Amino acid sequence: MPRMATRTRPGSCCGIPLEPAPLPGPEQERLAALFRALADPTRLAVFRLVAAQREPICACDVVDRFDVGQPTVSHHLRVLRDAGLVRVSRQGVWAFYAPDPDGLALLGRAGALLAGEEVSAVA
Amino acid sequence: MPRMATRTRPGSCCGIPLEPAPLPGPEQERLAALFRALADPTRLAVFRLVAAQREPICACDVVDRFDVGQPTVSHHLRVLRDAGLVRVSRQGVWAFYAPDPDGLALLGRAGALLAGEEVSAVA
DNA sequence: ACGAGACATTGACAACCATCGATGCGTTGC
DNA sequence: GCAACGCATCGATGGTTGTCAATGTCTCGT
Repeated sequence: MPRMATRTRPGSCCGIPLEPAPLPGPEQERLAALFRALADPTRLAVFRLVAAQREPICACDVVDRFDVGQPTVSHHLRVLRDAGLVRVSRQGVWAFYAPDPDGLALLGRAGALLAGEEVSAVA
Repeated sequence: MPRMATRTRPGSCCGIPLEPAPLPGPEQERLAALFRALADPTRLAVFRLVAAQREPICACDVVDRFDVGQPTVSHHLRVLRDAGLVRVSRQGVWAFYAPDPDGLALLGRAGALLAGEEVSAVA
């Protein structure tokens, strides 16, 4: 069986840890996926380039601005797309990428979500 | 030599991509490291637990609340510490972790940093 | 229809990483 | 001092991932 802490706990009147706000359902994994998508420096730069545009940017213009190959950029764009951070629209042979409003909103709330949110004390 | 796009570009009057706000120096890697620290679901949960406390939380209390082993929790706490998200203070045998205000501030700004920031057009 | 170009997909490979068991290092109580 | 405990570190391992070269698919101009 699991052992409990046997040593007398450090002095503190209310040493009972608080519970973080329980993230509804798969929200936790969703958030982690969002962060994972931005965890790579190259991909973060790609996203920043896409997010900086006033209108959708052509994939070829993204490829031109990075040292990695075209398949790699395509892969990064796909990861960003799966994470809900960018959206793609086709025009003929070209693929145009734009930031996804939902992803941006979630990203904006992420800071507040993680900053300070305690709910209830727990045994 | 590198080939240029030869096909006539899609119709757009101002099809010149904008540049994202150039992140000062190693800021880009710093941000990526921040996101990488939160990219793992378990570690994200650990951080949320620490961030939810009003006072520093004992490492043993963190270990108690997760299914992974104590070395793994210790590892996660170290990663969060290296990312500047939590701070540690010792009291005897115990280690108390608290959210790092700087990390929280950077995390809060991250959303705005990535949302919409264009600066100048570029050839 | 044919070829060329834009983009996605596949397979392979090296680097990274989350996790565990074992061990080490301080500290505390006896 | 000594044994027990809290926590960190080490070594190993299986899974994940960023990157590339090669190839596939679709579209457009001629």
